[in-house]
Amino acid sequence: MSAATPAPRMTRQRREILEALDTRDFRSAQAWHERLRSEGSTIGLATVYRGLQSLADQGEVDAVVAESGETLYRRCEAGEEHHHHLRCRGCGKAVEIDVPEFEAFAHRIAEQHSYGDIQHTIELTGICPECAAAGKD
Amino acid sequence: MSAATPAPRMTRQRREILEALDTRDFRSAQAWHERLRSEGSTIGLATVYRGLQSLADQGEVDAVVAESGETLYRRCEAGEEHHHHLRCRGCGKAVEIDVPEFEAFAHRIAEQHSYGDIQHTIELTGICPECAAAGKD
DNA sequence: GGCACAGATGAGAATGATTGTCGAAATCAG
DNA sequence: CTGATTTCGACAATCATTCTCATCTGTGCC
Repeated sequence: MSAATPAPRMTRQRREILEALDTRDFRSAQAWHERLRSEGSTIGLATVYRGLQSLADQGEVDAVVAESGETLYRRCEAGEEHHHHLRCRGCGKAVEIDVPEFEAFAHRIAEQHSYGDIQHTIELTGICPECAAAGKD
Repeated sequence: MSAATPAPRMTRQRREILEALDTRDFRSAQAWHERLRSEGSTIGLATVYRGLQSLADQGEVDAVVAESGETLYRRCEAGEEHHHHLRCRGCGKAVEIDVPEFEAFAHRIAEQHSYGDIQHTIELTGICPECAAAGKD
């Protein structure tokens, strides 16, 4: 019974959002909205929010919640490898890291506790060589 | 030359917050406030927010941002073995998990990049059996 | 192509969490 | 105890996000 997802209409606005999502950055809905506006679109903020959410539901974009509480969106490269960052607490510089073992580990733990729909976040921070040299600790 | 952190005063309110934080649950500032009020305290909401934040800064409590954007707090057991949680996105129930391999992994990565004073956070979330049964997904 | 209608849009109001303000009350040093 | 500061509590303000509602527009149908 019941339709899975009513498939949203392809409107001008929805197309614009998809086009704007070409950079690989995580940005807030407001930031994407600003970008669209600065490129001449007349799209409304609420529409950007609605669009990003429905795209996230469809798995077209990834959404993460920042520490500030804002939700950041980024186009989801299908088949892209999941990775994390090692960020410097002094200067903010981030290095990408892979944690391949962890992906499997997360699912194993989840199964042990019968939890479903697992998601994980790994935050690795430290002091980079430059900041350490500058005494920033 | 300047004190590092002005060490907050131990007021009745601050003590009440610490006392309320006896359960190991992750709860929102508002939820802790409600609990304090229901136990007879006259503490204000802003005070609870300020108290929890300063406790988080001191490392006395852990703070995580839920998907809704709310910040959840839980007392951090001092001297407790470092561990992480598998938290339910439906009801907030958390299960402690060990990720022994990860501790070593974090240090290995840090060394590769010459980063020092490493800290890490692992957030594992899913839907617990009860919530899954209740259709909360 | 033209028509009807459900779904989408945009402007602005509403919501909800969190933070700022400020006079009053409480803490800590002396 | 007394005074200098910090913290409190009530409430206003802020910020991201969601809702409302009148209007517009894909889409299926003729």
